[in-house]
Amino acid sequence: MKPNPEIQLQVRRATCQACGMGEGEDTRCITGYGPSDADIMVISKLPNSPKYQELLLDELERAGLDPDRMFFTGALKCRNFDRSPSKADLKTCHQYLEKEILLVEPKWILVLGNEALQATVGRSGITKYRGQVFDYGEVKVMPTISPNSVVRNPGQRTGFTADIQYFAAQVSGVSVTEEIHEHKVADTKARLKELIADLKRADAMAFDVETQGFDEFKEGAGMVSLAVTLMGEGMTPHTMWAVPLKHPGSAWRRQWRRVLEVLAPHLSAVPRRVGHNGKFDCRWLRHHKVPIVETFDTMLAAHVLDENRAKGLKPLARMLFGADPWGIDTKELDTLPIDDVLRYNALDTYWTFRLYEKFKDDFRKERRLFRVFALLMMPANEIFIEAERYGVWIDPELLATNYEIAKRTLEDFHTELMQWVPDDHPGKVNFNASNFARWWLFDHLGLPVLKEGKTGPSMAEDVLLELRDAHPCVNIMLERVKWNKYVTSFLKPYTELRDDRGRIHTTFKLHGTVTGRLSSGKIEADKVSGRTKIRGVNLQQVPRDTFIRGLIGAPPGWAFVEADFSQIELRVVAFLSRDSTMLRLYQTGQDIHRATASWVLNKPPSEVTKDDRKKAKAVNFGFVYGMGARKFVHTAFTKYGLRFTLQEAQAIRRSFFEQFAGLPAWHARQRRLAAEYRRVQSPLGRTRHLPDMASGDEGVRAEAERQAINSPVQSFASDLTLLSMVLLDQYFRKHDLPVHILGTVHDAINFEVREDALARVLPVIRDTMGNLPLEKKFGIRVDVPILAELKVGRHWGGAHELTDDEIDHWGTKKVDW
DNA sequence: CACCAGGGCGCG
DNA sequence: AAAGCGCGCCCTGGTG
Repeated sequence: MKPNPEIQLQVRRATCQACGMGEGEDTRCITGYGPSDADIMVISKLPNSPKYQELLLDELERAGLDPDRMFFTGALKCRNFDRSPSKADLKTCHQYLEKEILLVEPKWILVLGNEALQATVGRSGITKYRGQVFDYGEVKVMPTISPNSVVRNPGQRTGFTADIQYFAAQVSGVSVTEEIHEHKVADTKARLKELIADLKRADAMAFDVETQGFDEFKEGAGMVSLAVTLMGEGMTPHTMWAVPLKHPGSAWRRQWRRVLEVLAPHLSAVPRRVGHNGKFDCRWLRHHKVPIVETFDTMLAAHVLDENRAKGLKPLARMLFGADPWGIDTKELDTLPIDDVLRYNALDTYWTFRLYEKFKDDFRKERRLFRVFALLMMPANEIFIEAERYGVWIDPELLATNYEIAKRTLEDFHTELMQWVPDDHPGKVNFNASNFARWWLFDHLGLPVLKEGKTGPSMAEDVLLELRDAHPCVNIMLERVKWNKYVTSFLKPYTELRDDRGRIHTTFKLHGTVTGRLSSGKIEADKVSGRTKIRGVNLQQVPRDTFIRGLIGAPPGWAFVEADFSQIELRVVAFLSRDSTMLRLYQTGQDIHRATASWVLNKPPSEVTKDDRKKAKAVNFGFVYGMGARKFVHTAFTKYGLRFTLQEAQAIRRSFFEQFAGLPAWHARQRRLAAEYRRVQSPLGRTRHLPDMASGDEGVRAEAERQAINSPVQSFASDLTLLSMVLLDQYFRKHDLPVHILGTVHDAINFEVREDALARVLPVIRDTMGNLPLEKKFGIRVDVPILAELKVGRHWGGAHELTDDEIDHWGTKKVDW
């Protein structure tokens, strides 16, 4: 493709060295090609490579556009594959792009990829902005993802196609989406009756509520509206209903609770109840006494079917159906006309229902994934609705005490550190990794710079550890980092976010990771504004230090119980790799961490201490998942203070793989599978897509290979926790036991158990986790023993580890907990 | 003021 | 040539 000579003549500066990207005459300042009077301009990051261009042209033609009538150009004019462009480079280069736009005067611009987006309209966040049309002066701009990412990840193809088709439709002035019929509004008693009659006839329903804010516990927060899309025998397909609730313009604004009460039994009675992130809606509905249970969640289905794609309702609807945008552009629903809110609400349920139909169909071809979805994810989702509502108890006195101690400690550190700060220091005193701290440590005090990051000298823990003897302030700095983290990340939020029962709340995401693990956080996305808000805390990163973990516990009369799988990931490694040594060790009831400690430290297993075992853990996990000798030297020192030479580390690594001689073959198998299929699967069928296996960059590919090794392990181990939790929940409900599931931490489940029920509950937890019905539920036989270890205490931190005898005879003997 | 990336670190 | 994996939160400094 030859550059358009006319444009080239007016725009190109062949000597440009503004950013230094261009290396030679033929790679420097390449302007675009295509007719100078094109109506449509396509902007990519770089001048397109042939492979990239082929896919793009294919999509454009499929969408009915004529590439010969379009002008193609790059946001960056120079080609240099050895250097990735910075924001500054894009900015420097912008002048050329701007000239091209002025000369061609397109009516439409299609922007491909985040860099091009940044360069063209100055915004970043392609997943957020893709598929939306913006005004850029006189020109209409629509961004979408780069074809390059589609080449690397075929799963992105449908979404990319949808965006291009949408673009084509916009250009030609024709909408690709179907006409969606009107929703009915239940704003009179007669209409409510009609809705109830429809609910009775329906056999499936998508539901959604609009709320005032994100926190159902917030004083005075209510539901603005409720909508459903219904499907049933003899009904108009996709019958949409919207119910105005606590909105200023609502007919029911004074009786909205009463309306909900009337609707509640009928909503719950529809056989199939579908939500998109319905956990959120269910939490609100239950808070207002509508006991609805979700049977199918389209966001979770989307995630388990493809872990990499966007999971929001709008991107999914657009990608899969070419839906027109229907968002509301405001934070305050109350200030919008009620009709707009109701339409928006109704459309949410319409598209949710469409997704439900599609994913139900997809699952027919993915039976194993459907089992994971139906047997693990949906029941777990239900458990988390309650767990998030219930929260965990924080010891109020201890919290107050420790918060004070920590704050005072930090002040003391500050005072001590100030003695080495000169009066004429530049800027503000700030001991966090800031310009001041760097100046102070490395310029003023003259400590050597051992590690340099992109933004300056590193002040990370490992660096400071090496500098310990160089200056007395270093030890204080190290301690300060820890205590500062305690205050800002834990003590402060715990204090501020307790509810009136002294409990803190979290959000669990079943769609938060690529492996199927859960993520936990304080975040609750506000779907209207798109922003995230504080609702609670992350309960998967509570420091193990009893100073913090000892604050979390059970209120009087209850006990905190933690059940965690013993060495679960290594057991899964044994199962998947078939390494005979690992299998034998576990089958004969031995402990691999202890075994490793024994031969690394060269002492008999009986003399291995707890600390030795902890070190061995790092060895095992590291090497199993592909760590090299160099990194081993580093972690052994920074985490455990052990000094190894590179030669020693290489020897340990070699002998590790001699000890577990089955592992290299397993690694090779995972690499081969990943290379061939560009994805790997867990024993339950969870899929991890690894598009980077196609990368030309060896480092990128090697990373994908390590992920291919780790993912099935992490995924399966995590599903074992999920299965345990689901089975235990069923048991507790069936026998009406006073137990609250508080949440999971990857390989552990936390419970709050009423003290008088411990004797009954403890053995059930141990036995359920130790005898999972994997063959019955999933058709797989696991020949490695899986077992759980139980702890009980007033608090999480420092809880008492239970022996089998104590579990079996709880209450008959005195146990100190 | 909002947003973003990077650094650093809490957990498994 | 070398490269553990998976998360979320807080802070800083730069940018618009």
